[in-house]
Amino acid sequence: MKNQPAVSDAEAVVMAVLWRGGAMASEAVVTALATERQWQESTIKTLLSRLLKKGAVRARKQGRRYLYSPVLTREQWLSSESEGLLDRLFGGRVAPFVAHFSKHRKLSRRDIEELKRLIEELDDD
Amino acid sequence: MKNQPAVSDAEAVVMAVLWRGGAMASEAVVTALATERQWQESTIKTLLSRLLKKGAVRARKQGRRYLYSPVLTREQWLSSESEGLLDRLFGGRVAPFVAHFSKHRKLSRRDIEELKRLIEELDDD
DNA sequence: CACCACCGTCTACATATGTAATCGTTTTAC
DNA sequence: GTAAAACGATTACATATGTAGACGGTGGTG
Repeated sequence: MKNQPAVSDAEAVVMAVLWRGGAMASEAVVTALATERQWQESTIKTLLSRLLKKGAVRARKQGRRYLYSPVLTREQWLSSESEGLLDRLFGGRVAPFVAHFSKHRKLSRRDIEELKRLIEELDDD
Repeated sequence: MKNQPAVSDAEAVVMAVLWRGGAMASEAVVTALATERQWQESTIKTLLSRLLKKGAVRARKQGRRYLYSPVLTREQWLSSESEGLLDRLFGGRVAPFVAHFSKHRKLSRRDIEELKRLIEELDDD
C-alpha cells in the first residue's frame, strides 16, 4: 500500500471542497468550485476519479450517483506536504525553516507574536 | 520573464552540486553525484540542459566544454519553494505552519530551543 | 414506450518530469 | 591521419498532471 496518495495541486483543490463540505455528489463539488475556478464539469469529474483511484477519496453509491467523501484527511495532507518540504530542503527540521524566513525578514509581527506564544505553551509541558 | 524558474526535484539535486562546488564541467557534476545517485551521465547532461533552458544555470565555454554555474541561488530556491508551500497550505504565514507541527508533537527539543532563541533575537530589534 | 437529461467512464492531448540512448562533431592518442 | 574518446545536442519514451470532450447506460417525463 502506498503511504500517502500524492495528491496533485488541482486535486487538492477538490479535496479542499470535500474537507469543507463532507460527503457530496460531484455536482455539488462543481457548484462549490463554480466561482473560484473556470473548470468544466468534466475536469472536476476527472479529478474526482483520479482521487478515487489514488484512494484519497471514497465513493458510496447513493441511488443513481455517488457521494464522494475524503479518506485522506486535511491534517494528513498538511503533514505529508509539510514534512516533504522540510525533508527536501531543511534536513527535516522545523527550526531551520523558520530561521530562513527570519533571515529574510519574512516574519510578520503577528507571526512573531504567535510563535512566541507557541513556544511558551510548549515550555509549560 | 518568468519569475522563478521552477526547478524540479531531480534538477534540484544537480543545482545542489553546483551550489556546493561553484562553476564546474558536466563531468565534475557526474563525478560528484556518482555515489549518491545511480544516474547515467546522459541523465545529468539532460538535467543540466533543462536547467540551462530555464535560466537556472549559466554555461560559459571553456575550451571544448562548458562550465556550468548557478544563476538561481540556493537562497532564492529555498524562498520560492518555502513560500509556495506556505501560500498553498497555510495562508502564506509561518506561524500556522509551526503550529501544525506543534499540534502533532513534531517539534524536537532542539527545534524548540532554536525557535526560542530565534524569537528572542527578533524581540531585541 | 420513446427520448432526453444526467452521471460516471473512457479517451484525448499538451506539457512537465525522470531517465536514458543515440548522433554528430571535435579532439586526442597512436 | 585515422580511429577512438569526449562532449554537447537531439531524440526517446513512460508516467504524472492539467484540462476537457465524447461515449454509454439508466432513470425520469410526457
